[in-house]
Amino acid sequence: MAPRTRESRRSTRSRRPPPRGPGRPEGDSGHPEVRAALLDAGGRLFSARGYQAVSLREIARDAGVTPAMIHYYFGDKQGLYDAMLDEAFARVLKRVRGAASAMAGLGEGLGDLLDVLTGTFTAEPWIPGLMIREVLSEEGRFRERFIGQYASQMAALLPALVKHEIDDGRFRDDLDPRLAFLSLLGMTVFPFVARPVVERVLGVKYDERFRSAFADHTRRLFLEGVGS
Amino acid sequence: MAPRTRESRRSTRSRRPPPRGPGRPEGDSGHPEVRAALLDAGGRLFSARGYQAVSLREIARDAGVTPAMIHYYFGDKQGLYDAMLDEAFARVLKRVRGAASAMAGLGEGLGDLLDVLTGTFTAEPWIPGLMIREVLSEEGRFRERFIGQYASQMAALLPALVKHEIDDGRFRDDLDPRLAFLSLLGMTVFPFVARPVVERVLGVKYDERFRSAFADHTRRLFLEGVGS
DNA sequence: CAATTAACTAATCGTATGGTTAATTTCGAG
DNA sequence: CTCGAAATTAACCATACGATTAGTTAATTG
Repeated sequence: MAPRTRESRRSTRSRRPPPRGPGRPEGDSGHPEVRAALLDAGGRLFSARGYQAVSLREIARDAGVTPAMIHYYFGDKQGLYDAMLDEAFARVLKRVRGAASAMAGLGEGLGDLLDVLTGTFTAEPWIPGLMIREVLSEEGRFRERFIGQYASQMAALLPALVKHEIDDGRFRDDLDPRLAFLSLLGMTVFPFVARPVVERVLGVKYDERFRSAFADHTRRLFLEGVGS
Repeated sequence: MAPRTRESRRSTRSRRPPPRGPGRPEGDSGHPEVRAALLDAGGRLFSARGYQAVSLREIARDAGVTPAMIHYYFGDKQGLYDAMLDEAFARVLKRVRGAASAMAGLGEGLGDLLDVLTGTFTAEPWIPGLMIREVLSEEGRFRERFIGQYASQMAALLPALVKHEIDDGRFRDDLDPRLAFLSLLGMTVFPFVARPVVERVLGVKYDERFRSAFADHTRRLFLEGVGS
């Protein structure tokens, strides 16, 4: 993206080489573009290499601006990071919540939920890694916030759904709802986290055909595994 | 060589009454202990926070020595990191290979394999995170080496075992062996990666009772999920 | 028991990092 | 037209990092 058509054609006077000088740039719609470019660059770099491994200079260079712009728009590195995470999680949650709330029983709605999850992970492949790195890992910067904001509800809701199925006799009654929930999450998320290796070692391409087959496979494996 | 004459308890950290001066310390048992302490500290810190986020000073302080010792024993940061990874992977593989080679069929030997895996992850909780971070993730420093050294064999062996069970009619014949392998790996590893969050959100304690119950749960879930 | 080597600390060096400020240019409202 | 606010760069600062060296003490060796 970001084909700065407007900016690349400098007006007739004193054509400047690419290295710009100080001052507000020409063009009336410059404002939100730099901010967005920083968020995008930050998202890609942070998720690929981790918070500390990426320098402000690198992000700025990638976004085509000066490190001082990060200070201008986000205060500091952590501010950029937080803003980036907020944006990313909001995108994911928007998709997931729809399928989750429309799910009456786990047996019925599981297929839809898996379609949404695998679809999200296929469309934005860097998200699973970001989650693992920043939420689950020991020092994840987003951990506390994630637990307080989302995980608590999710962890209360899904095992309860499993328990409901058990009580109704559709799942085995010796099943531990929390373990079942963990297993489902693991078998769903892990293959996307392991994607870079799996693609090379198993020769699997993560296209739409795979996604669909995988979602179906996971649904069946889980439902038959827990069935009474 | 036997670098750990005395079972490597991580007590190296707690012994430091006097701020020592320069010079070789007394007692003949000093040699391999510092090296081991550095490897241990590096393992814990690197796996919790990532390569770049941990400073040599921090590792040295944790191990109770001076940063120069890292240079002395390992040359540089990358040298310590490589040595630590080698040691960690060797430990895991040593345990896993035994159970894997003694496994005739997947139905029979799966219980043992799961016991070994979950046992390893319980005994050294930082290993799963390290694997995820350094092997699976995009920037993983260990990725290429891991693929060439272990993953290729593993990825050829285990799906073949699944296929064998299918051919013998013990597993469903519409099962994709590679997907089954991925699912099994995911449901086994993920709960240990997510441990910090799971402990808080689900209130699960990762003790021996949990480990045993989880291994059993996983075995059943998988075997019934793939059963014909 | 001297000479050498092993194991260690203290001090330091150059560099890159996160963060800040002052200057500079343009926009937009009055 | 003017002037304040917005948006940007260049230059800078203090700090922490990885790495190295010089020096110190204990153990080993011949």
